Amino acid sequence: MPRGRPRKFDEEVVLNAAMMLFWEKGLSATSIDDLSDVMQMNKPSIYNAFGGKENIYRLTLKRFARQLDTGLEATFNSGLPLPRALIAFYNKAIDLYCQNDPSLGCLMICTAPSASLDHPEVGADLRRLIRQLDKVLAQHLLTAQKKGELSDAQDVAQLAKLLQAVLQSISLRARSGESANSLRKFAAYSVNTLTF
Amino acid sequence: MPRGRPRKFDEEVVLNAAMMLFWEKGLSATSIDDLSDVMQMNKPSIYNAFGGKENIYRLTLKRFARQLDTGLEATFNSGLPLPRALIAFYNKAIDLYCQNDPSLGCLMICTAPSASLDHPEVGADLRRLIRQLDKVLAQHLLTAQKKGELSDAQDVAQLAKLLQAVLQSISLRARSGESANSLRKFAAYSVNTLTF
DNA sequence: TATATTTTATACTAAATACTACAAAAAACA
DNA sequence: TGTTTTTTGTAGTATTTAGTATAAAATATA
Repeated sequence: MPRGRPRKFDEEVVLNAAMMLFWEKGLSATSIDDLSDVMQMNKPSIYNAFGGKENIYRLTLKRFARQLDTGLEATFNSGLPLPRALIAFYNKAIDLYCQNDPSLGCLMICTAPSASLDHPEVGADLRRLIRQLDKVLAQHLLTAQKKGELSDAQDVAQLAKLLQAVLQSISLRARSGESANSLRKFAAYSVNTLTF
Repeated sequence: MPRGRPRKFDEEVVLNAAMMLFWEKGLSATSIDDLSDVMQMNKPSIYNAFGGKENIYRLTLKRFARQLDTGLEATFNSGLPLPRALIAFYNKAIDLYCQNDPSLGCLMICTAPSASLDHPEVGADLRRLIRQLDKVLAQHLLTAQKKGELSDAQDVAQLAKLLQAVLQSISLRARSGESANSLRKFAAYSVNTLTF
């Protein structure tokens, strides 16, 4: 047990509540008072535990990205052939993007860009996460090539970007109200068109 | 000449100034006072001429979309074969997305999603503009099919979505700091991969 | 010239916002 | 038991923000 008065809050719970709020309203439109409400913490406690709202936002970004990344690794380690794995990954993303009503899309893609210039650290997070997904996807495509599941003529780095473009578009379309069903069709079409 | 005191401002000029501000900071982080500064209008004049800031934002969205749409029509009416026309369109978009320093990407794709739930009318604009681009692209693809420039086996509606996904991703990547050169390569790769 | 109309400009209000000072509470430790 | 440490909770402050009341300015028209 640490020394002082014990914390009343569960970090998992309150950061999740903060994430939901940022996910819906973005960084700028969310106030510390809003956060104080949904996190059930008074403001000094929030500042003491997590710093200002930009920092809380970045923590939720990290959590969100980890969630997606975990899903990606799981599907690619499942032993499915490349097209199946990709479709499974997109469908998992679609479930996440459309789990709320109305659909919120991807926290990062739908809310970080508008904050990225006022908050350079957020911009750096955005850049970093996009690059990381490019890299991970390219790595998996390379593995698929070695297994003979993908033509050796394919430029894996560019194809990875195209696959991420599909994911980003699914996110934007989910946020704009397109149905999960329509998005699943688009994902399946894209995978069929792009993997050969 | 109308009846009352003449307006001091040029609608083109002030809406352009407002657009630049929204483009950089998004809807929520831009205040009426910020707008008053860059538009060189006092607040009562702004409210009188354009209404509140959501309305000004929507006006600038419309202007931005028209700009892109004009570029799209121009390239597709140029008589270029489909792949060339697409590359020309993407390059025009990249020039627009990267014309500022730092690059701002697309006003709609980078700033509207985060505002779309707090401002349902903005959400409706976003949905409408995405659907419209889907439609226009599909229409041009259909024309290309009739000219024998695109395989009849292609699903033009889905391919149009994929082409828009590339455009959206270019916008997001521009905003996140990716270079215009890198984006042009990605655009060319995507067109070569998708049109056959 | 006098009146009607519209825009401009100043100044204001009420609310929201980010952030903090301060003291009480709740634990460990000497 | 008393001291130290950390968090909590209340109550603030100074600033920003959206929106408006009011009057003066600048035009057309009667």
